[in-house]
Amino acid sequence: MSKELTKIQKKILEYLIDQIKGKGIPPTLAETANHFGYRNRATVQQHLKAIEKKGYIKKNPKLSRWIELTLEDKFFVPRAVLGEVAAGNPLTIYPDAIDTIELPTIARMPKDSFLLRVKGDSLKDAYIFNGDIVIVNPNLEPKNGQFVVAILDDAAVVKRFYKRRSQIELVSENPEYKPIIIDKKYPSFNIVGIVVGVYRSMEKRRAG
Amino acid sequence: MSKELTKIQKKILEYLIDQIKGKGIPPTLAETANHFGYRNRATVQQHLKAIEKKGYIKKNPKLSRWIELTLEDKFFVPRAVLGEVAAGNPLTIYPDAIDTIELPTIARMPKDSFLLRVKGDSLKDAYIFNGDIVIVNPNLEPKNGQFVVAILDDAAVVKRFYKRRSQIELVSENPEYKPIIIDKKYPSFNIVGIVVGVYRSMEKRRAG
DNA sequence: TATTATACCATACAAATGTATGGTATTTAT
DNA sequence: ATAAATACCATACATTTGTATGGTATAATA
Repeated sequence: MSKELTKIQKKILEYLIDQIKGKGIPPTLAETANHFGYRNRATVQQHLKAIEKKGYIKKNPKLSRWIELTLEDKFFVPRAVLGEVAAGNPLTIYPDAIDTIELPTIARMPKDSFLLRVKGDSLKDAYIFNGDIVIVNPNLEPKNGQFVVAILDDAAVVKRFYKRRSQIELVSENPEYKPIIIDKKYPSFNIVGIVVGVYRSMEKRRAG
Repeated sequence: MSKELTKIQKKILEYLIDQIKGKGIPPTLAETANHFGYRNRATVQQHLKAIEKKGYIKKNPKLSRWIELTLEDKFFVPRAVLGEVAAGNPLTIYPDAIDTIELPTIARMPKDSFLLRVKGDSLKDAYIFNGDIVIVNPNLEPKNGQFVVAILDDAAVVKRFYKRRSQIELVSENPEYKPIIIDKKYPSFNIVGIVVGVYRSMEKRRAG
């Protein structure tokens, strides 16, 4: 039997992976059917059966939401990288994904959070290096001392956030860069989100 | 109304958090009842109702496994750190947890994987620093070039894994340390697991 | 041509799941 | 002392969910 998945089966498997790895919870037949516009759960059911037969998933019978992925190699899930950020030399954020990285299954993305790749060594004093992926959560209020991604004049920076009495300071880790004081000069100033973590894949060696 | 949870409610909420954050999937009423030895789902149901009334969770009605945590501050979940590892200066692995760190919700642990804290700067050439948490997956076969945690004479090391024709080499990132050649001299040699990722919390600043 | 796999639909059914309601006993306020 | 909250139990019921079965249509294959 061919182990190849058909186009639709592949789409469904991708949806499963996306839900399980991204949301952390496998979808029900009804949810999957709804997502693909099927009027009937049985359609999904049969696709899952086919996918299971080809060895890509395993289902615990009779239990809801218990699809398991059996892809030993699939410990990494493709995720869109939305842009690049740096401190010191701000770069523009791109509207669409600039790249896709393989995020490991350990890294579950909180709702609405996204990934940015760090470019350059200007954050090296914060132990963040060229190529590292920062996970940005836009749903959290920044607290003093936390790293934030902020927009200044259509460019993105990663800096530490400090709210003072009358102003906001964005402090660079590298003492060569002086703190940015946010006042009326920056009408377009915007906090994109806070950096909740740094992930570095151990797969490939990066250039020092 | 008091927002305080009772002992049992607290235990149930802890179970919910543990399941949602650790396993990635909220339990059903039946599962929860079974876990606490209740003969009846209604008992759990009423506890959840009380917990929801106090504002700690939110439930999407009629849907299975849809308990949501509403604790804005609870974006970090305690996780046991099983030991400390270093390259160059091997340290013993402790049988029990030596510490607990606050792992963010973005980091979902794969089944059976565990955390080790890196001690010392001997891995700094691999951009892993003192205090970083490495996530170790014991269920993967090491491939050449990957970082592995290995046991040598009851001590743990983190090194790159290379399988040669007749032997296994454990290579240090720091050229000062020569590769360890695994042969009959190491009867207790054992690969604990491979390092699937490095996580560094951005909450606190570490000493350089 | 005949056969098989694919991709949908509809219907039916058992088990799982969430929910509602009522009951008992104990503890904790008022 | 009375009322309210807590902590369980049991039963009943509507949906949800997974599963089984049969049907139609199309494309790929032998």
